[in-house]
Amino acid sequence: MDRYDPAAVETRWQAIWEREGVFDVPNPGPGDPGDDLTYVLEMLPYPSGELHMGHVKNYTMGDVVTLYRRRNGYRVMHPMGYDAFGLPAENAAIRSGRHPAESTRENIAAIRRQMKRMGWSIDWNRELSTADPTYYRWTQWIFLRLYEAGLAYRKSAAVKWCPNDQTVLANEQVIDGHCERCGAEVEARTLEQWFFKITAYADRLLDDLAAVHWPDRVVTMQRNWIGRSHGAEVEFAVGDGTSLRVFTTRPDTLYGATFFVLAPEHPRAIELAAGGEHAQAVADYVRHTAARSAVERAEAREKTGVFTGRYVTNPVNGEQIPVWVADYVLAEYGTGAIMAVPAHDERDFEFAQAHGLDIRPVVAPRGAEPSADVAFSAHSDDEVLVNSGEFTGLAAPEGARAIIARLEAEGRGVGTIAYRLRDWLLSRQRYWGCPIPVVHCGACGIVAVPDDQLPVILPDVADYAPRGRSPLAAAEDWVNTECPQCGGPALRETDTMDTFVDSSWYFMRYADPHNDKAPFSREVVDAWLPVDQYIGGVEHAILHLMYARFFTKALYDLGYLGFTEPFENLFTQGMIYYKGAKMAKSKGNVISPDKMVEDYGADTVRLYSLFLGPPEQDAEWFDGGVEGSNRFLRRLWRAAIESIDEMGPGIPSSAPADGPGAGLVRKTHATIDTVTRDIGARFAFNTAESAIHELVNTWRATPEATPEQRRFAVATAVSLVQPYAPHIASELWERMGGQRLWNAPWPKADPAMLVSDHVTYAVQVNGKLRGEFDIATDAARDRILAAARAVPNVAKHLDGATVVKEIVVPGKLVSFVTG
RNA sequence: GACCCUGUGGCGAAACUGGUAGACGCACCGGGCUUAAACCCCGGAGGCCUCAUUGGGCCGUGUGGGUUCGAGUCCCACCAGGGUCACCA
Repeated sequence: MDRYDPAAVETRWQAIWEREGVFDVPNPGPGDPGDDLTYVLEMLPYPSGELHMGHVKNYTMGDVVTLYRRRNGYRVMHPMGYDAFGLPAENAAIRSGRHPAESTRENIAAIRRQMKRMGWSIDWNRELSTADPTYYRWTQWIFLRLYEAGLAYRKSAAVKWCPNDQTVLANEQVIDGHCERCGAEVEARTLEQWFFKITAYADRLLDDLAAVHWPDRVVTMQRNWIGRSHGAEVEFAVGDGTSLRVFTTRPDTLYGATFFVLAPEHPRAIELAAGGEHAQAVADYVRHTAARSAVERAEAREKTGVFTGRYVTNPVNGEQIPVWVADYVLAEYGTGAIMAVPAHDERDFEFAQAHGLDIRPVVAPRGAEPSADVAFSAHSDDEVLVNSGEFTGLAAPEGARAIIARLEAEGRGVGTIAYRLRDWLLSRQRYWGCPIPVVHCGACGIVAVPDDQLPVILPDVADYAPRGRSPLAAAEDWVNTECPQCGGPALRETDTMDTFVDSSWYFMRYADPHNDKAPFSREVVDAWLPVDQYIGGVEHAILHLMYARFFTKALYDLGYLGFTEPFENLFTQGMIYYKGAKMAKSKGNVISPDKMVEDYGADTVRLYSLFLGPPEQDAEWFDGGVEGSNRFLRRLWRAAIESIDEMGPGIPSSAPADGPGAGLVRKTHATIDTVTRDIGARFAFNTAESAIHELVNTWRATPEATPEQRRFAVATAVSLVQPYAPHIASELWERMGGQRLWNAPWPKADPAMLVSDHVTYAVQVNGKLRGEFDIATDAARDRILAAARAVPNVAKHLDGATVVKEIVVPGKLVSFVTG
């Protein structure tokens, strides 16, 4: 008997898989109904370094699902690529002093080598890199289609600016108002920027969440991010013929509006106060707030603000209320102005108290006195309007509807919906990204680069460090071009696209990765997509997943796709912690999979990465634990070799359940059942693995079983472990006389073997466990009760007492309650 | 501040719809194999108490209540750790 040598086994099978093209899954040809197609996808890695254990867990999970589905008769697309543009790669390059193109190329090579060494069943024919011109050509092409459709536009906007790094930052690079890299406080700057009009899809992005099978918390995060609020826009007359509009979700409280507040950035804030005695105070306040960061503003203990000296008219009661400017009102939400109802809004209440403004309750619990001592914000059918003119007495929701109706009738307001979602700022003044394919022509303005001139190649520049403007601006030969429309001199756009643009459609490109006429053919993409199972980190719960959904819907509307949601099922896996911290390069606590693979083999590392705990939960990596998975594989190896010595080749699909080995045979069927449900339905990879351990333990404890029974058990264990540990499983399967385990059908449990003719009942007396007994599975209730009473310790506890209740849970327990 | 997740042996965890808490694994202890060690094999184990023994009793899933014959699981309140959003009118 030879020893288990993971390196030899894994090298051998990886060569066979590659030679036989085992992982290649071609697209369906004409006339192929494609009923058996399924698409399993893990989020693609940033090639900013090598793979870490988080990747190992993520991709192993996807591989288990892939291999499992293949053996259940599906053709599974399981591709891989690299999210190669963007800040992670660029920052890595800057750190190492290498050109991003060069360091990215090397990182990709290293990652590819690691992935192959892990034995993941990836269809390498579909491999892509988002930084490759053959890919980003189509990113640019899609950008132009969105531009033509009015879904990409340019406007002046406030962006996050790091004064130290001299660059704009992506929102996700701003942590608590500070630059993620250097820690400097982020400033707001106004720059001409490119946006995608994702807000046009707010309703669909929200409503279609009902149709996907995603974790609740991800759905909730997306809902909150979109932030749809129903309410009304209400007009308040200024008195000079103009008016100011507010958005409110509480039109029922309109009679309680005792003042009015403009955000400092509101276009009319300064103008309204101008000429009056408060003009200087307002101007000072506006200037002061502009200098404060959003964080400072939000963290201020007391709400600040100044009176403008002006009044507006409440449209329902004609009352004149003072107009204030205060920074607790956000310019970017709603209309940048609010009607303040201190009696029913916490923030307005605080402001009113700080500045001595009136607090007038107009909603109260039915039958209760209204109170002006707290902000009372409930507004269900249990609350009624008070002090509200003709609306007094109406339930709050009804009152809101009635007030909107009157405002609409009088043309002073309209029922409306507000969103928290903002348009997606996609331009970056950074080097390592996909160039935005437009030129700026003095005569024609912004002109799209024609499709036949794509891709606009990212020029090779020597100095790609951020300087406050795009490093591309320095590539003068590249920047100076001619206008495709008039032929005159023009300048190329020097901003690049946010990395999230690249990753918003990569899952479509996999279906048709070599197409050089289009990003993909609709026929092929419709055959494979939507992705049946998407797997990745919960950190992408909002941005990537929202953007990808937006792209899918936009491309659907433009006729390029036949589906509206990209990811049917989503699984978000937890992070891996090590020594109490997130395993991350920046924390210096990364465990290299390479070292683990070298010491134990890929199969062990795969197995252990999923044994760590429930896959959706964060898990602590424990060095010693990997020994256990390795030990298990060595035991499995020995068991198979021993079984081969016992009976030679042969792979039975069941064995007679008789003699001393009957329990082993039943256990084997039960294990098939458990593992099938745990992998197939529950994603409980850790417990499936435990079940296989149990089977092998039972095998070891049952030497008296027949060789055939023992072979059935061992062969089944090998077969079931294949999605986790495909190399050793393929090897042992072959040695036992099987062929090509990855093509072998997934084992089926015999339902008859899952029920035994005897069961063990537990007996409780007054809720306490007092004994147990064995009885025939089909025993009648009175026989079960009699047997339960006959258990000596049960009899002792029932002695002298009156049983007032008898409960029988079939197959489980008997419970007696005494009087 | 709001919302979400998590809390079970020394450790990672299991218990799927309320039904024998601690499967599986790590570490540990005892024994075997070995000149020795590694590997491997067999056995043990939540805590406390009790019986000569088979055995039996009490306590035990963050804390306090509740519902139930029965609660790790359901309900209420709270505590701790982590995450997300954070003045969204």
